Parts: sequence; C-alpha cells; structure tokens
Amino acid sequence: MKIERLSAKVEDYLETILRLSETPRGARTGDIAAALNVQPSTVSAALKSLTEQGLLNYEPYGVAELTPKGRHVAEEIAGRHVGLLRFFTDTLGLTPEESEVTACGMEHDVTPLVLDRIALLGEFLRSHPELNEKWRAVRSTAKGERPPGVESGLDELPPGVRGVVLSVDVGAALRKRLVEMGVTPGVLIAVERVAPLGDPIAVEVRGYRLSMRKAEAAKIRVKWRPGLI
Amino acid sequence: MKIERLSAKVEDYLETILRLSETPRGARTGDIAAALNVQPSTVSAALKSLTEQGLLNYEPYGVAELTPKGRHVAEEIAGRHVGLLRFFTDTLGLTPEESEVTACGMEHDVTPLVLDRIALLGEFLRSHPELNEKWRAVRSTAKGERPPGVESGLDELPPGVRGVVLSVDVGAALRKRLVEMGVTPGVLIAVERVAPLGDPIAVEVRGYRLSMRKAEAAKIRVKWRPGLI
DNA sequence: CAAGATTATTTGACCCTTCAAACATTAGCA
DNA sequence: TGCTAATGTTTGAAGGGTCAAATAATCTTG
Ligand SMILES: [Mn+2]
Ligand SMILES: [Mn+2]
Ligand SMILES: [Mn+2]
Ligand SMILES: [Mn+2]
Repeated sequence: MKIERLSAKVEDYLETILRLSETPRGARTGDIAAALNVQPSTVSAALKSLTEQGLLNYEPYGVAELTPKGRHVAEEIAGRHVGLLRFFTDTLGLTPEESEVTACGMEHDVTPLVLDRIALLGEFLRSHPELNEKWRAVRSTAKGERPPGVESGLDELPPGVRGVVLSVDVGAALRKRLVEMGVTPGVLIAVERVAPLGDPIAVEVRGYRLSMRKAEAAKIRVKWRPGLI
Repeated sequence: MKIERLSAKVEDYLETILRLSETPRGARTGDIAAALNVQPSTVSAALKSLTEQGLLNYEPYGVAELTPKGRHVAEEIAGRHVGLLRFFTDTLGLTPEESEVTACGMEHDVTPLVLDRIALLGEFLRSHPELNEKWRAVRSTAKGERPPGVESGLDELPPGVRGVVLSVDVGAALRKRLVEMGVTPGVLIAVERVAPLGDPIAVEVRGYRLSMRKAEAAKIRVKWRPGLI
C-alpha cells in the first residue's frame, strides 16, 4: 500500500465526505461543494479523482462512500482537526469560528507527536484546577478577549495579572499607609501571592511589597490590564 | 494597497529571501532553491512573479532584494514562524527538527490572535516556575520523549504522573502499613497532592488514598510511566 | 584575456485545482 | 405519467507551481 502524501485539498475532501456520510442525506456533490466553498463542477472532478485513487466509491449522480482506505485517512484528519480545535477553544479560549478555520488550516501539517503533546498540555492544565483558574484569568486579560477591561476588587485580581487602581475606599488609617506606599488611583498594581486560605494577600506596587487583609483589598477597585506582569 | 491573500508558497519564498538577505551572499537563486528544495528554474519563475507583484526587486542574474512591502510581509511570516517554533521547542519540548518543519507548515494559517495566545500560554508557564517544572516532568513521560523511564523516589514523582513501584526501603512498621494498602513492587502509584511545604504527600494506589511524610516517600523507588493518570 | 566551469534563465511540458457555460440526469409535483 | 425545477456532469480554459533540457550569462583560473 503506497504511502504517498495527500494534498491538503484531498484531505479536506475526505474529511468533509466523512462528516457528511454520517448524515441521513449522505455525501452528495452539492453538499460537499457548499461545505468546501467551491463549485459543484469542481467537486465532480475531485470525486472522480478520489475514486481513481481508491479512496472513494462513487459513480456519477450517486452518493460518495469512503473505501476502507479512504475512511482511514479521513478519520485521521478528523482526529487532527478536533485535537487542534479543542486546544484552540478549550485551552486557548478562542472563539469557535476562529478555532475552526485555524484548525482546518493547520490540520494538514500537524504530526502525531505534536498533536499528542498539545493534548497532553491541555490535560495537564485541566488536571490542576487552581492553575487552570489562574490561566483562565490571565487569558481573560489577553488581547482579543472581551470584555477586555474587567473591573473588580483587588482581592479578585488574579496573581500574575496587572491592574490599575481605580479607587481606594478604606478607612483613614489604612488609607494613610496605602498612600505612603503609593497606592493611589491610576497606579499599576499586582497581587503577588495569596495565602492558602485567601488571606492575607501580598501586593506589589511601585516596586514595594505590602501585605493586606482580603477584606481590605476588596475595597480597592482595580481594572485588569492585558498581559502578565 | 491591496490586501490579497498570498499563497503559502509565496510566503515561503519571501521568508527565505528575508533570511538569506541577512547573509553576506545575499539571496541568490541557487541558495533559495536549496533552501526550499526546488529546482533553480522554479525559483527563476517565482522571482519574476514576485517582482511583478511588487514584493521584490530583482533582475536576472542579480540578487533578490525585498521591497518595503515585501519585507513587511516577510517579517510577518518570520514572526509567525519563530512564534510557533518557540512553542514547539520550549513549551512542548519537541525536537528542533520536528518543530521547524511543523512551524513552517502551520505558519501560513495561524492568525495574530492565535499566535498571541500561544505566546501567552508559554509565558504563563514559564512565569510559574513550580508549575513549569511539573509540566516538564509530565512532558518527559510523554510519548516520543527519551529517556522514557525516569527512576526516582516517590517524593520526586510529579503529581499527575503514574509510576511503578520498584522497591520499598522503609522500616518494618511503615512497611506493614504500606503492604496492607497494597504498596508492593510492581504496583501502579501516583502522587495526588503535595502540601504547600512539600510535606505530607497524598498518594494514590489501587484506588486507596494514603498520606505519608516526604522522607518516607523518598524511600519508595518508582519508575515513571508515560501519560497522565 | 580566453576557455571551461559554474550558475541562472528560458522554454515547453505536466499536474492540480478551480471556474463558467453548456449539457445531462434526477426528483418532485400536477 | 410526464413536465419542470433542482441537481450534477462535461468541457474548455485558466493560474499556480513544478521539472528537465536547452540555452545564456557570469565567474574562475591558467
Ligand atoms: Mn483542512
Ligand atoms: Mn478540517
Ligand atoms: Mn512555511
Ligand atoms: Mn517558515
């Protein structure tokens, strides 16, 4: 059995036919054309060629059916497609649309090993809930995410994400201490570390490090800033 | 300025020319052909076409030089190339060779947003040293990684990675308890959670959960197994 | 400087993918 | 059952990318 590298187009035809085969209508010329955004006449030609290559059973005006060989290839591609898709949506948090087109573009170049590692990384993050939460928070401050400028109390600013101080609604005593440390509206601030029970919180501002109670931090309003510290 | 989508091939020519431009020889037909694995006659044709598209200044028997427009595109592609490359080598831990060809294949489909997120994820992992270590450990047990079977004390088995017990060198009292729980050579074992200071360690074996001191765990030798739990 | 060697281009051809237009078949309905 | 609309195929043409062989320019060296 020859192992010749199939073109990206051929792979896309097979993947599409596989998907359509699973519908009651089966894989028909018109549906394939619509799915791949080409003219029906182009599909006719492709179907003929795929049949000659032993990947498909098709006769004019009929329904395309994958041969075992064709099905094998198609499932392979479909696997790469969903592997990448999952990474883009679940791990990177991208929209289904962007994930879809990017996955379908890249699926033709991804090797089994690369796919495997990508899946492993996704699993790794998901298997560490606290880390995954942190990553999601960081991600939510990234470019292209909406809403881009979340506002919250300083206590909810995820460690590792920068924030801009909006207001400081604390008592006079703490306020004095904070002002001395430079915690004033407009300044960049970050949470360094949160103790196991969420209290106290280590905060960094203008190069200083200070510690405060969670309840106090909650009274400092911040706006999240894109990017890591 | 028209924003027509350039073909992957054209992007590769531009990227290659950019790289070669930075060498003392400059970008010559033969060198481009060697880099892209095509015949010189093919390059001649491509160079002519690129020049007509205003991406290149080239005249027969000369040295190819990018126009501002061509340089802009080339730098864009080169950026995607290295962005992906870094992800594959640094974050996924793949070989330079595999990373190189995969990056060069995928670079034509990656959007700025996807690239950005990928870079952010890499930064995120690197900015959390303890997590990054854990990830590297998990990675090292994955398919395609060598050496595949690291051996260490149970205390060094990263949470989320399976291990096979090799030997149990503890005192009689603990040994009895462990044997009752099923911790015997050959059994699959995993570390569930490590307390903040690394002690005690929650271990899972044969469906049971038990807690032990780090010092004790160190005396249980294990061989790391591929894949997550 | 004048071969001869090296490097590059031109030419003619091929394959792949696509389209529009003309033609053929099939399906749905009266 | 037959007619029309919907669907599918054929044909002819184009563009992109590639190669081998023939041809041309440039470089190197005695
Ligand atoms: Mn695809
Ligand atoms: Mn796909
Ligand atoms: Mn490339
Ligand atoms: Mn590249």
